[in-house]
Amino acid sequence: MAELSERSGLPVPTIKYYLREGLIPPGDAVGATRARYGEAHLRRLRLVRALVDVAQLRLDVVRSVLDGIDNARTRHDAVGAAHMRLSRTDGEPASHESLRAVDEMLNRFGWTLAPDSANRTALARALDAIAGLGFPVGPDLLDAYANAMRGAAVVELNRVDLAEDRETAVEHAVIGTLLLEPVLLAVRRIAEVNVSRERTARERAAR
Amino acid sequence: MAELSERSGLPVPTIKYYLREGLIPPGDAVGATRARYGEAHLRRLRLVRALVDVAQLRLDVVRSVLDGIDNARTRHDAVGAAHMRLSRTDGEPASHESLRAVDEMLNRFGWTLAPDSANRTALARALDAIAGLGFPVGPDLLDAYANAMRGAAVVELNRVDLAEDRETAVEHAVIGTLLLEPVLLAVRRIAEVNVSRERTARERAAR
DNA sequence: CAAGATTGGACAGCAGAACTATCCAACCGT
DNA sequence: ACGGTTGGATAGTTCTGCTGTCCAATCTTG
Repeated sequence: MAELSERSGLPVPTIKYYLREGLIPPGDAVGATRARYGEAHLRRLRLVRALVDVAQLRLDVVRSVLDGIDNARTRHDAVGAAHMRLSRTDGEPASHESLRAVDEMLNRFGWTLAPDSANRTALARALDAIAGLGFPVGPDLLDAYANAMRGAAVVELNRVDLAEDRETAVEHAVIGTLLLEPVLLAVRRIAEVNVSRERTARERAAR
Repeated sequence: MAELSERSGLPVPTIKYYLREGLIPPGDAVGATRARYGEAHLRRLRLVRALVDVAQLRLDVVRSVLDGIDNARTRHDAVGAAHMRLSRTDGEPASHESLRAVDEMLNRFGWTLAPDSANRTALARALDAIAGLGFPVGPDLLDAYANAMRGAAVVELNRVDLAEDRETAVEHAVIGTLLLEPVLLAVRRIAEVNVSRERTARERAAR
């Protein structure tokens, strides 16, 4: 365990805590006071830290997602499970208007979702919140996002397809889903600043 | 204040707490035990809740962002300030390789950033974390994201340009930056599921 | 084989975040 | 005059995510 702590950079008590919380599987017991941890444990530990630090997930969500990895049969399964586990189901339901706006967007793109999909509700609720501030999101922006994300998804999936064993493939799918989100957001912010600057410059020139 | 609580749906003690924390400005004092709250207060309160609930910001970050709104002279300022205040500057620095990958992407797109930009570091660190899991992000994916986000940013900015007074314009810029993030992520997840399904179907047909 | 370090397991403690509850004196409308 | 707010202060609560301490069983090393 000292080695695990060393290699992961985490203090021993924290690793014990993660074991208790079921975030990492117990080591192979070798006698009553000793267990053996392997490469897989280290990998898991790093994944936990990445999900917490980079994807900003809470520990209970991390556990839930990892359970999903362990039980999923296919990539597709794993991603579906991860999505399901990510969105909080509490709080007020989404408005009919927003749900309709989402469904119409899905239609325009020929996409489908389970009617109880967590993503459908989450999106509708986000739209509600913004509309509640007097700044509604129209179909044009929704379509722009959908177009943009369709393009990105194609490139994303190209790299996942070279899958190895089942567990690695599933893990990669989850990494791709969750850990690329902060990457995308950072790129978005950078793009926003630059497009905004270009536009301001153009306006100034025209004036 | 009872009215403010009523209209915002928040309990009175919570509003008192937000006042204490400086998240909303104090009401116009009318005598020693009474103050008047107006439409602006209600608006602020709703904005705070949206930033907490939808954008998942912590209260200290919300305060920081709101301070930015109040002090910003222009839209551009406000967005810059918001970005700066969003990313945690603690933790390990980004690796040189990742920083270089970011800079090269910026080059390919003709974009520029202050070298100490919070976004630049945040992006590089996210790339480091993913690479640490043995699943590095190549320039192709980075470019795909940048392309996608450039397209989206153009549409986003179209709607902000019809600015009213300074305060509203700045507020809208911050809403656009922060509250549209969950919208984008939800669309991304939906797109991912659908593109993945399409691809699986095509593969199955080819087989 | 004795001495000292390490491990797993149980449990208590702690710091930060976001509320929530209680008091109290000043005050307002009736 | 008086019951019901209000602002202000202060203390308490719940939830997370760790840390710290203790202990007996065991492993290692001399």
